[in-house]
Formats: sequence, structure tokens, C-alpha cells
Amino acid sequence: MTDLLPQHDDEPAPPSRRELNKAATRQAITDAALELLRSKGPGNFTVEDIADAAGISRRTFFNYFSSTDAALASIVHGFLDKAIIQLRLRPADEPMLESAQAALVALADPKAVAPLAELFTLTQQSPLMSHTELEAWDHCRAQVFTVARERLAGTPGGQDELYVHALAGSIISCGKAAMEVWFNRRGPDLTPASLAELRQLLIDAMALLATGFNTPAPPSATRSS
Amino acid sequence: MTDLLPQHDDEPAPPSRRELNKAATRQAITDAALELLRSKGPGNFTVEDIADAAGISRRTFFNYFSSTDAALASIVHGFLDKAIIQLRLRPADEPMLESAQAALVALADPKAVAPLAELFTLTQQSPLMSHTELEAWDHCRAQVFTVARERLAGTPGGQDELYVHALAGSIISCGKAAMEVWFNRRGPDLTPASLAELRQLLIDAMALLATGFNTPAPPSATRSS
DNA sequence: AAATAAGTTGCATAGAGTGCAAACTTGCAC
DNA sequence: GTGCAAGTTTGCACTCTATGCAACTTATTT
Repeated sequence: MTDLLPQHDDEPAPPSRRELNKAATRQAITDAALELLRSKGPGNFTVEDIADAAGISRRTFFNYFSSTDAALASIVHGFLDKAIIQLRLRPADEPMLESAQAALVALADPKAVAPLAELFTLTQQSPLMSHTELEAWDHCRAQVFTVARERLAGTPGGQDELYVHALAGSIISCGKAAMEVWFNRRGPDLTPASLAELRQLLIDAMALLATGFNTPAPPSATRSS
Repeated sequence: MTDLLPQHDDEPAPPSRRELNKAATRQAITDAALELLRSKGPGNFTVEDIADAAGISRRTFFNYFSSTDAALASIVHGFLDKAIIQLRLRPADEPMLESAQAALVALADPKAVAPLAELFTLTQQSPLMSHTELEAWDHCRAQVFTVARERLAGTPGGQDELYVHALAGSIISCGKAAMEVWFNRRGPDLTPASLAELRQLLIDAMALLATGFNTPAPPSATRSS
């Protein structure tokens, strides 16, 4: 069994059995949902299908997610939550746009992007997904807003709600734009070259924001494929 | 019946009986939905309630909208569609940000804003609405994207997908931000002073975008209430 | 005034989503 | 370990959404 030493609990990580079970169930659900998406295509399977595949009851599914969409969107949520964590790790006195750029670039690794890329690829041609995916991005926007407000609280004019709202929204929009362009260009390609392009797109997108979209050809050199 | 003169069809406006009926039904549905929202609150009425109030069958409701949310979101759609029309009226060689600003400011009149303001007020405290409303904004974003792409097609670097996507998304985000701040400050207030503030917020939001969010205190003077 | 196209309605049915109570698991104290 | 309290799962019942289909009504054309 587990070790019997008197734990000092230095770390804030006491994953009890219950929590582990819940996490496992949650994971089983999203895995099952993704697998059904692969095999049957978007919109061609039900909550019951997912529950069966995950080895739980229909009712339990709804204890975790409110719809099939929500189960799949948890992939997007997972990705964006990581982005927020990265953002919070940046020094508080760094300019927001630089922090955002750094946080996004840090996320451009295969491990984090792969599930998202597959999800995008599988749901590209059907608008059946959009609902909950948009919500995931908006949820992330709200969190960027919170971070930005905390940071700017002390600075002159930092109380300006419009500034903070507009900034958070634009950051998200530009991040989304970079992702979208990348998916359109590369599909599910996760090679180092492709990921380097994603990083460059994210950098360019933030640069566009920082330069006020001044010139149709952005100053920082873009790839020339 | 209609006039019997040999129509030359100079104008693109032959509103037939059928079209009028459809428009009327559509309007009756959204009116009924809004009235139920007022009286019962968000989430406390069904499609059947709306259909009864609008004097149509439940089934017919679904011929027009796919959900109660969608019926209400048609108000948002209506508003944003007007914005796109305004945007298309701007000269094609005007900078996008200026066009967007002008289009949005043109929309800040009581007639256009009133339904939106009421909808926002009624759904503020409940996230029950978000789904379809987010979709409406995203639909508008896609249209801004189209306009921007058409305009920039000839300009140097205008082929840059990233630029166009990021620009369209940011414009929408900033418009949304201005609206949100305004609703938060003023609620359903439609007085000239309040609308003037909305206009100023929209102008400021676009200015933030144009100046790359350079200074936490935007250069153009904001209201000082 | 037919003939035809377009729109509405009721019926049937599959599936989403939720409240409830009974059963089962896990954590904790003795 | 025994036992109890709190947390989870599950089945059941029920309401509501959403769509296909066929019969019916209304507008348009000739």
C-alpha cells in the first residue's frame, strides 16, 4: 500500500482516494467522448454512448458534464487553463502583452497542443461544436481580465474598466486568430517546424496588437512559406 | 392585389405577402419571447409558452428558431447586422479601425440600442443566455473578417490571414468591451447623456486598439463623471 | 379556377437534462 | 475492525428540446 510514514504535508497536494476517483472518471469520460468523435463524427453519438464507453451510468455523466459538447470542450478548457497558469507565473510588472505572448508561446508544445489540434481537426467542418468552445474562450477571457485588473490596479489609469476589458478581449481574439490560422495552414501537423510556426504566429499576433495594426504588413518578419 | 403595371424591377424590393407574413411571425415570436423574459425571468418559460403567446404552434416555432435562446438572441443579431450594414457603407479606402468606429457610433441611437439594452438588463445576473449571444458576436466577427479581407485584398501584405483575423477579432472584442462597460455603468439608461457616453466609449475602445494599448491612460479624453 | 409552390400544424419519437431516493464508497474516530 | 457520516453512483420518473413526416391550409402563377 502507500507508505506509512507520518506525512509532513509540506506540499499542498493530498490527493485523496475520492479525488483520484473523480479525476479518473472525468478523464474516462472525455477519453470516451473523443474516441466516439473520432469513430462516429460530430453529432452522431449520444450521452448514453459516452456513458457506456466510459463504463458509467448516463446519470453519472451528467454529474460531471451538462452535455456532450461540454465533455469535449473540457479539452479546450484544459488547454486554456494551462495558459492562464503560465500567465500568472509571469512577473507582475511585465507589460501585459509581453506576458500574454510568453504564456502562449510556452503552451506551444506538442503535449499541450495535440489534443486541441485533434479536436479542431475533427470538428472543423461542422459548426456543431461552436457553442461550448466559444464559452471556453470566453471563460479564459474573463480570467485574463482578472489578471490584468490585478496588475493594473496600482498603475495610473489602471482603474479604467474599458482599458482592461478591451485589452483582455483583444488578447484572446489575437490568440484565437493565431490558432485558427495555424490550424488552417497545418491541420493536425505537430512537427517541430509546424510548432515553430505556431509560436511565430502567436508572437506576430501579439505584435500586431502592440503596434495598433499600424501597417498591413506587420513590422516583425513573418514566415515566408 | 398588387399593381398590374409591367414592373421593371428597378428596385430590389418586392415584398410579397409570404415574406411579410414570415417577417410578422418572426417578429411576433421575438416579441413574445421578450415579454415572457420580462414577466417570468430567464429560464422560466418554455418553447410552448412562447408559441402560445405568439399565436402559433410549437412546431412552427422551430421552423423559425432552434431554441428559446436563439429567439432572444435574434435581438442581438438584429443589432449587429445593422452594424455590419453601416460598416459596408463606409468608403473602402478608409482605414478599418476608422470605419469600425464610425459604424459603431452610428448604431448608438435609442432605436437600435433599446432592445439590446433591455435584453442585457434582463439576462445580466444569469449565465443562461451566454450560449447564443456569444454566437451572435462571433457571427458578426466573421462578417467583419469578410469585409476586412475584401478591403485589404489589394493592399500590400493584405493577404496576411493572421492580420485580418486578428484585426476582425479585436474590433469585435473592443466593441463588446465598450458595450459591457456601458451596461455596467448605466444599466438600461437611454438618456442622451448616457448615449453620448456610449459613443465616447466606442470611440475610446477603437482608439485603444489603434494605439496598441500603449498607455494605461488612453490619449483621447474619457468621460469624467 | 386549377395547379403548384410555400408554410403551418399535429403526431410520433429520440434524446437532453434534472430531482429524488435508495444503494454503495470512502474517510475518520473510536 | 466496527461503525457512522459524508460523498458518489445509479435507476427511475418526468419535463422539455428538437426533428422527421404527412396532412392540411394559404399564397402565387398561369
